[in-house]
Amino acid sequence: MSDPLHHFVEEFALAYEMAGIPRTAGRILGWLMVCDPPEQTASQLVEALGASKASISTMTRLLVQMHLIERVPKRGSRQDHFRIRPGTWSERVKSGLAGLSVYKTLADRGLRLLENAPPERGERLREMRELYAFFEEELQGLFERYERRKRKRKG
Amino acid sequence: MSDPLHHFVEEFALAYEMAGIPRTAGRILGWLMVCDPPEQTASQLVEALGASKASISTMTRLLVQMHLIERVPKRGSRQDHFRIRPGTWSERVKSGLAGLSVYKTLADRGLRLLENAPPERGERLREMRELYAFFEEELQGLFERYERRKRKRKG
DNA sequence: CTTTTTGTTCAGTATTGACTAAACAAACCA
DNA sequence: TGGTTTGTTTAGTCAATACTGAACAAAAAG
Repeated sequence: MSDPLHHFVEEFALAYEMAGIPRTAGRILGWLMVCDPPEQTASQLVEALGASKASISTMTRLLVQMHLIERVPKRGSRQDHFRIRPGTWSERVKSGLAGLSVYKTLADRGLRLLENAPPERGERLREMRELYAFFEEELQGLFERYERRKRKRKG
Repeated sequence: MSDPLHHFVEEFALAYEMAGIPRTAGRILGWLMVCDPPEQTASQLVEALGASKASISTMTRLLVQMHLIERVPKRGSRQDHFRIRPGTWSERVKSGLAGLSVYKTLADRGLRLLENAPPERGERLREMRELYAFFEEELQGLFERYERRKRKRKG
């Protein structure tokens, strides 16, 4: 496919593959970002992306579970329709950043193990903990600011 | 190994495996965060983690390339010594967040393809673009604030 | 120069996971 | 009821990769 749109979809998929999302799932995402109309049936995806029915079925389910896309009911048609979930990217960034707290917890757990060791031994973990704590807190505020700005633009 | 420290190392490795870092590499990281002394030879790592020489060699090289650990020269010993690279976690978060700009670029590229299409078709990409642009800008400031705070505490 | 220590590279294994085709199931239409 | 359309599940393939043991290379110590 030398179609520039499909080339874009491929780039899109590649970018999200680095984030641990399977190639085909990434292609679905990319396609749903630019297709017309924005809701697509499973067979349309099969056609547009040249993947197997099975793969589309599996990957759409995965993407729905990840809250990246959603099934949208369509009266008059018994086929499944999919579209990008509104606000998806915002939530994705949000939960991605929220995932930083895992590392804070991790550092905490390590520090508890070193309670009885000489303090300088915990230095490495303390620095790590401090970093993630800072961002956990600040990113909260950053998001609120973003949401507010967005609401202002729309309303 | 029921040693709580090794259990911690295992958790550490597991957490970083989710981020795409091989298990053994994650174990090295975890161990170097809590070990005493903080610099360890390759053979000490082999001993502590129960991995093969080959694996340790490969994974330390990987971690050095990723700037997560560093080789530290040790006079009087011809063995390699490794330690957590000071400021590693800060840089890791930083470059992780900087990676968000990839997605902004991606959205831009898609929008250019839709220049001649009806404007509403670019809506999905515009929202994505706006989001990542916002964070790219704001996170810059956030980091500066963190660095400043850190310097203040130390100095 | 030989031996020992240390680290890297290579070959082979095992595991994981993305993908497809084909069998299956379920819902609609004749 | 039988046939068609649509989606899921299963079985098996293919590729990638993390890991090990063994061969290899390099450097120091004897």
